[in-house]
Parts: sequence; C-alpha cells; structure tokens
Amino acid sequence: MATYVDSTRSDTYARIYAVIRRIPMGRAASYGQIARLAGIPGAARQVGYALHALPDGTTVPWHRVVNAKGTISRRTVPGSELTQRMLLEAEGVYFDLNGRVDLARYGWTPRRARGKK
DNA sequence: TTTATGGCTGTCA
DNA sequence: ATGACAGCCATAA
Repeated sequence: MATYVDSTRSDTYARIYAVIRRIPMGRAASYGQIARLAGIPGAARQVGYALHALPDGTTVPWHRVVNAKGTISRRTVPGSELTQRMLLEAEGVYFDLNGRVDLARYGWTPRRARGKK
C-alpha cells in the first residue's frame, strides 16, 4: 500500500523536515542519520538540499543538523555555518576546539536507529 | 524525457 | 589523524 510516492512526489522534504523537528533540544543529528530516519537511507545529500530549501520563518531546527564528523559543512552561503554554531551553543550544545560537536554526547539517539551500541 | 550536480557518507591508504 | 574515491537519491535544467 502506498508506502511512499503516494502523497506528493516531493514528500521527501516533508519527511526530512518531520525528522528534524523530532530532534530534541540540546541534541545534534547528522545528515545521514536524518536521511535514514526519513526513509531515504543514503540520501544524506538530499537532506542538505532540503535544508537549503527551507523557508526563512521555518520552525525546523536546521541548525541541529551537522555532518557525520560533527562539523558544519561549508555551504554556498559563507558565514551561515557560524550562525549554526551560535544557535547550537545557545541550546547547550558546545563545540570543541576543533569546531566539532561531540556526537558521542550530543548526538541524537532516536529509537529507530538503535540496534548497535 | 534524460543528464548532471550536489550544504554527504563510509572505506581505504 | 587527514586525504582521496566512488556511491546514493532527489532536484533542477
């Protein structure tokens, strides 16, 4: 039954946004992690696209999304990465001296991604 | 419709 | 630890 490809051809974004919205405050998740939770494993890049397409007054905590290394990827818009870092620090997520968040500590651990320690 | 790209990931050296 | 290569999937032309 109509798993995906049923509602709209681009419900992908909606799923991605939904997952990001599930990220609790003070937590950070990686693109791949979100893509997987969104039902599109391997499409980590698309997550980045979705974030790029986010509206200005979005309620999606896009700043909680970082790459697998825990660092902030360089985006097309220089300076935005600093904004992301600022927002994360405002939520209690601090970066190390290398400019990386400790995913082992702040990493979001959703129930769907369990199975391994 | 097809082609190319891209805010990434994971493995190998 | 860092650098390079190839793969994935959806969007835009």
